[in-house]
Amino acid sequence: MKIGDLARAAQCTVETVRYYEREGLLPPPARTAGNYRDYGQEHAERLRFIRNCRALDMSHGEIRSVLALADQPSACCGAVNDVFDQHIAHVAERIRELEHLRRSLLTLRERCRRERTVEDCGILQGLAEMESGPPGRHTHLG
Amino acid sequence: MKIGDLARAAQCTVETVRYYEREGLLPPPARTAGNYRDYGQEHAERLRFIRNCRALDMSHGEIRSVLALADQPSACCGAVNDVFDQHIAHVAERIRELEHLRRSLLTLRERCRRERTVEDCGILQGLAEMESGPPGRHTHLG
DNA sequence: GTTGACCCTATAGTAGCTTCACGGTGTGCA
DNA sequence: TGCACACCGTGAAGCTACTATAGGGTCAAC
Repeated sequence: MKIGDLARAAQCTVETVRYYEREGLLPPPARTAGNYRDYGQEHAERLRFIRNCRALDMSHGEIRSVLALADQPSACCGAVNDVFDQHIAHVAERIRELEHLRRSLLTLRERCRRERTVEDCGILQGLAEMESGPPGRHTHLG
Repeated sequence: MKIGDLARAAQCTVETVRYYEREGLLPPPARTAGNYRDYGQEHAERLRFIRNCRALDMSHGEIRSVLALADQPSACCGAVNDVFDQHIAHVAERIRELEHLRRSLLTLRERCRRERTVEDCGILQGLAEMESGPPGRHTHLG
């Protein structure tokens, strides 16, 4: 299977596949005589697994942890559960942050219901007056 | 006012201030004989404005639009309202995405309530079986 | 004159890709 | 045989909004 076939199967781009190889998420495949990457079914499954993790917004670090564990069939899966619980907590926290943000934005938006001049715009006045403390840094979810 | 004073006033770092200057968000100030940046009150106000926008997770592009408009006092503020409405829509959409994500994660988490072996872990099985379509790309909100 | 706090520029790193430049490979058709 | 064209290869740069590091200069106090 060539890289284009693999990418199509996993609904991602060829560049992403090569990137995952560089990152060590996907093992380097055999090469053909013409130096083309030659993938098998196991690569397709692993890539699919990775893309599913990414669809859940897991970071490469989280995915690496999960993959490392998945490679030891008889190990205990507690660490997988831990990664998941932490990731769920990340998502929940980011939702809370964004809901707070949305309320702030709507409050500010209310200050200029119809068009006026820039001078009189309640939104711009609000942006000038606000007192936002030090930056609240958030998770890899943005 | 030296850069350190300005940064302290706006609760950000000196590096961030220099970065905003490079990005064209903050105009280059006068320089002292020793080549130190020399800021006035107008810089403090503009930086505060920028930091308030960032606290609302607006992108540099959005901030640039708003600043450009704020610099024309007698113009009509409709475009500011538009930037805000779009930004509020971004936030709302990201909240929806994350809530969907959280439900998926919780469903998957249910598949492995207690520790088992990796082979039998319902989460890992789920990650292998899922069918996530093409990547849903999201806003600058991450 | 020397310490220490502060400032300067330039460069690289972060996450997860995407895009680009430039060139090689393989297949189908005239 | 020659050519077009789709696909593959590498390496480097670009994206966002910073952060960090290296290597050096300025200034006030002691």
